[in-house]
Amino acid sequence: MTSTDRHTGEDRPLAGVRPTRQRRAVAAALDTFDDFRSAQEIHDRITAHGDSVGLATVYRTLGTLADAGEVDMLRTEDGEAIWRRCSDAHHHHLVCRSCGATIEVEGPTVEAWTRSIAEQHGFADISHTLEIFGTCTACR
Amino acid sequence: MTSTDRHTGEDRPLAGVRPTRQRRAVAAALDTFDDFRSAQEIHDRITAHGDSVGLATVYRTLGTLADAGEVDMLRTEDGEAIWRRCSDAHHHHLVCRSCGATIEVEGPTVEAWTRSIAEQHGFADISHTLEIFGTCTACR
DNA sequence: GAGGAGTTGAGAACCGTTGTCAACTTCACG
DNA sequence: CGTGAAGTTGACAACGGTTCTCAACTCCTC
Ligand SMILES: [Zn+2]
Ligand SMILES: [Zn+2]
Ligand SMILES: [Zn+2]
Ligand SMILES: [Zn+2]
Repeated sequence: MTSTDRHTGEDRPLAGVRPTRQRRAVAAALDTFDDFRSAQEIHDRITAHGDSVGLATVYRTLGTLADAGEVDMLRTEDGEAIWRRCSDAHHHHLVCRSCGATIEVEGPTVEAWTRSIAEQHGFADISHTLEIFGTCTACR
Repeated sequence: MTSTDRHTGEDRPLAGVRPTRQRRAVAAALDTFDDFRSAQEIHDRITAHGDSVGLATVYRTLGTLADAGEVDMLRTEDGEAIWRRCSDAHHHHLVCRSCGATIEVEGPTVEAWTRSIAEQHGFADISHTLEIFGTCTACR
């Protein structure tokens, strides 16, 4: 109610669904992070900002955005889903284990290698996951 | 009780812990799979074989074996842990989405690429995850 | 055999996630 | 502007994989 417009800035397409107050709040919260966060953390930030959105709606919206390719979702070692607004192109992540800082990386080499390995074994409809974890300079 | 010895075949080290009946049963069940399976599935196989082991013990044993590097654990898209007895050397997996058939793959190329990307960004203590999913010839 | 350390299992607890469904929005259309 | 149908929401319950608890049990050493 209070500051609806400020949330989105531009009118982001919001994955082609109705741009409701709740969905804008989720999108806005995502913009305030530059690393991967859990649904709970995103929900917390929305609340801290003074908005009220149900946790279930946060999950629903994140799912929609992920399906639309507007956010990336990956799993922590213990299986929890974490999300991050990402660039459109196919890429992977270099993630700091300590502070969560995330760098998008891409590598034609790996993509080619992956494809060739799969072909060699007669696999079709290939997809792959690749994440690199480490400790960033700031956390050393 | 019934067929304790038959389970292990050779005397596998069992990650340096006491080779109890339960732990042998888990190890034996793992040997009967050549693809990644959930703790529940492994527990089911133990039961089907006529042994009785608590589910919590299956989890505990899998955790121990994973720590010792005797099994690999990875997460399905929906966050469930799945396990598989794997070779010692560092490797990755080519997994059939449909039947679960798994092939271990390794690639010096990727390892080098990963290392160089991390170095470029000043990250230390690097680790990485890389899995390839597709449809195998049999499932086409 | 006694004793202490390690292990087990039934069930409860945990916790991230999804389902339920009545109330509420949104939006195309008249 | 209505108005109605379709889409969306949120409180809360339910779910399912995983871990915890703790008394009973097993193993090993002396
Ligand atoms: Zn990304
Ligand atoms: Zn890639
Ligand atoms: Zn297959
Ligand atoms: Zn590797």
